Amino acid sequence: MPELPEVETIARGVDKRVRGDRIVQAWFASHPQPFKTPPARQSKGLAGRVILAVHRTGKHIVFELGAAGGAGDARGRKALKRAEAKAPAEAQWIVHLGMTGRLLVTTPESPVARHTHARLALESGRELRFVDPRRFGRLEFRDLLRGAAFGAPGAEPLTIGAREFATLFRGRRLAIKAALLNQTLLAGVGNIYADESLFQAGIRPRRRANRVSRAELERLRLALREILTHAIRLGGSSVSDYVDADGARGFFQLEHCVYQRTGEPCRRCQTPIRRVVLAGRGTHYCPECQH
DNA sequence: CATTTCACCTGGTGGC
DNA sequence: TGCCACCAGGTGAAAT
Repeated sequence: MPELPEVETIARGVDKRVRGDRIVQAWFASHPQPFKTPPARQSKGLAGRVILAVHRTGKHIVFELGAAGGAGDARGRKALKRAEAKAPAEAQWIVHLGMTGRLLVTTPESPVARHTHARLALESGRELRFVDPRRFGRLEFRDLLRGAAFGAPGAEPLTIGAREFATLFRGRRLAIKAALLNQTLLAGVGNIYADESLFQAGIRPRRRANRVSRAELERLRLALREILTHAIRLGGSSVSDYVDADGARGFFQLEHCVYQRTGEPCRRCQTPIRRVVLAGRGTHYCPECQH
């Protein structure tokens, strides 16, 4: 399940591969999911555009796109890389991977995987593909000349300050873990990193958000920042079959303290890790270390 | 409005 | 071996 570190890893990998390339043609499947923008409008909007940059916002991957020039544009990819900083984006393609979504950069001849919902033919001769068995992902196209740029509703956990972080939870009576998962408050935290950061901060997932002290919230903010940063460095957590744009697995799953360690000894105190269901999700914590 | 529940999907697992 | 119930969880709509 891609969360912030996995999405960041994928966005960096895709950026490295396709920045400066041009979308020659785009094909989309015909079923309604996973398209936030109708597929016909997406393929029309993407065709001919240069990819200026690819980056992450929350759990979304955002492709910044230039004007739809013809194939006759003589500028090479290197020149476009240099021009990127100056050229304002005129459109965006926004990819949310949901639970099982993958972005692949392949050759056109490479066999098309089952559940491939989008194929973008690039001028370099390669192909960018979106594969998502469960179709929980979302693909959206935005024309910035006619509408607003994409912005994640929630704050970025890597850069949010202490005061703003504390404000997010003020007056909220829901469980602190449910609040962490709410993307309109914080953008990018999912089930794995919610459980791991609550463990590191020593806070029980079921505690009501407004009953968590200021000092504990600050521990939580720092734990989140540290864990997310560390996970990005390790290429994310590979649970089930997650891989990055290179097909490489991440390594942070080896450092999980509680997530999917039900019954196993706590790394800090040896007490068996407990599992409960909270907000409809498997939730893991140490009854000894978290209060 | 705040909060909770559930539907959306498919693949993998475990029981029989 | 085959069949089926069940689980996984990000998101957004519907219900409370």
